[in-house]
Amino acid sequence: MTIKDVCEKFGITADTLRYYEKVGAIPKVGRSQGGIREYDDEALSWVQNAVCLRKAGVSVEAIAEYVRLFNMGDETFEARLDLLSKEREELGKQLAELTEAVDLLDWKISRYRKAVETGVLTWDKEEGE
Amino acid sequence: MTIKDVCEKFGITADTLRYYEKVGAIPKVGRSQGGIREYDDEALSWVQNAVCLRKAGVSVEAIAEYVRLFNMGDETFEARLDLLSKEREELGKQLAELTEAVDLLDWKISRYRKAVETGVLTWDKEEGE
DNA sequence: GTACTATATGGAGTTGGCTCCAAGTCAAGT
DNA sequence: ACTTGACTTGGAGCCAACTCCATATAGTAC
Repeated sequence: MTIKDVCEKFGITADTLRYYEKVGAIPKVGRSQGGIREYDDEALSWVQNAVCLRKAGVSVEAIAEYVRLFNMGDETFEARLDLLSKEREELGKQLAELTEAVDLLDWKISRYRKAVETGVLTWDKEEGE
Repeated sequence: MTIKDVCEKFGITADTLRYYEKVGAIPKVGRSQGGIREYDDEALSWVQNAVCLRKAGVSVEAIAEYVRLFNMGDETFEARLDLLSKEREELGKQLAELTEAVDLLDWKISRYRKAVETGVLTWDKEEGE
C-alpha cells in the first residue's frame, strides 16, 4: 500500500504520516528498492493506533514513547502498561470535561431555542421541561 | 475578587485570564480606580464558561465570537444558537473519538496486565474474559 | 514614608503539531 | 526515451494558545 492509499484510508495527509514516522509515533515503514514507502498490515495497524490516539488528544510524544518501548522488547511490558494506564487516566479526565461542556452547551442551546421562539432569553429553569 | 483568586478558583494562570480578556473570550472585566481587575459574579460566570469550553477543546476564537454576539444584543439569538449548535456537534464527534481511544487503551491495558502476569503478550481474544 | 508584593501593559518568545517548500528521484503511460 | 505525476528528503514556516519578560504602577504591612 502506498502512502497515498494510507492517507485516504485514514483521512490524513502524507506529510503527517511522514512526520509521525520521523518522530517515531509509528515504527519505520518498509521501502521499495527505490526508497518508496510500502505499508503492510502491521504498518497499517500502527498508523491506526497513532491516528486513533491523536484524535483523542494523546500527544505524539507519548505515542512515540510507546513505540520506543515496544521496540525494546519483552522487558518493557510493565513500562508500557504504566504508560497506557497514565494515558487512559488522562482520557478519563478529558471525557469528564468534554461531558461537562456538552451539558453546558445543551443547556444553552435549549435556552436559545426558546429565545428564538419567544424573543426573550431567560436562564431560569422552568417547570415541565 | 482579584485575579489571583480567580486563578486559584479555576486552576489557570493570571496570564491566561488576561489573555482571554484581551482576545475577547471573556468580556472586559471591571477595574478599581487603580486599574486593577475586580471580578464580580457575572465576570466569574464568563470565566467559568470560557474555561469549561476550552477544556473540551472549543477554540478561543469560537468562544470570543459568542461573547461578541452576546454583546451585540437580542438581534443575535439565532446567530448564537447556530454557533453553539455547531460547537456542540464538534464536541459530539470529539466524544465519539475519545470513546474509541478509551476502548482501544482499555483493550491494550487488559492485554498488558496479562502479559505482565504471564510474561507473554498476546492480542488474541480469549474465551471467558 | 518605606519596603515588599501583587498587578498592569505591550510585546516578544515558546510549544506542539503539523504544513509547506525546494530539489531531486521514481514509476507509469505512450 | 520522454513526459507527467507521485514520492523522497531535510529543513523552514505556520498557527493556536499560551507563557514569559521588562517596566511601571497599585495596594498592604509596618
